[in-house]
Amino acid sequence: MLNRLPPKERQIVDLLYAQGEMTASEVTDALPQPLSGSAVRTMLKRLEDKGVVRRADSERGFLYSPTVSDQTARKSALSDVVRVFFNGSATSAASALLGMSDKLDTNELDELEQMIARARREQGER
Amino acid sequence: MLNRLPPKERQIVDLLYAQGEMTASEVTDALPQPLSGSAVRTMLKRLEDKGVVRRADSERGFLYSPTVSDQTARKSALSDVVRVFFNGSATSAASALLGMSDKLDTNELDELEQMIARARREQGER
DNA sequence: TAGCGTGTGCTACATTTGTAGCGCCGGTGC
DNA sequence: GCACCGGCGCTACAAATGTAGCACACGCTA
Repeated sequence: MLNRLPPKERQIVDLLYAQGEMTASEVTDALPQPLSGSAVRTMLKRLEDKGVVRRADSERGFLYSPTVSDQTARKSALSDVVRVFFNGSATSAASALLGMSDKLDTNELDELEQMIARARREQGER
Repeated sequence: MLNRLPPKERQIVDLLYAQGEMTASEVTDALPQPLSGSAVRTMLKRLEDKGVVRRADSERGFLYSPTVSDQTARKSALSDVVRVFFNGSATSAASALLGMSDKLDTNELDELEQMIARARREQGER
């Protein structure tokens, strides 16, 4: 879904996913390459027209947020990467991920081991 | 890098990463939405101009392949997803990945556990 | 009230994408 | 030699994208 968006629009949606919800001017400030406010607003409008983002009225002006839930978007983003770069193997993608990260969180490591253990059990059942 | 490409071009590059190297007509056939051969060739040329893909002469005609190594592209793709959807935490992305995949490979699980063990050691050193 | 600053929408326009068609060239079969 | 491919490059063009500018409304403040 997101992959069908042009680069700049994609970038803006990414921001929205990363930040939750933002006003047009927050988006403008957060953008790496500076872009005029009205340019950003145009993008936002087009994204809204495409149904990718929605906006809600608030005291500080309109707040924009993605229509597709984080959960769903994450899943889709991950499986795209897995398909394209890891020949469909989620596990080897996970392994690459672990290899990349220099700061690892102990709690998360625990959780990971649990998942692996669970996976092994399921494996055994077949 | 890849994120700055328009949707269709991006799609083609994805194919190239997934398949290694392909001729223009292989790309044409592999595309989900049918696209005329010359359309594909135009994309390929634009990608070449942008320096994203290179082409090599072969018996079967030109073979196109990405200029940026798989390794690098993977890393970059993963860290993008991690940044956008997992607030920078590679570990939680890995965990999500494991949660998604229904078929898990025992060998890969072993490898993963090794990585986790290594990560723990490094953790302890600090 | 007049004058600002902010947040918006609308319109316009240059550039980039998406897509096709035409014509060329090096094999192949006759 | 000649007609018939398949693969290729070039040109053209419509649609989409990237970017600005202008004008308007609302809330402040002098």
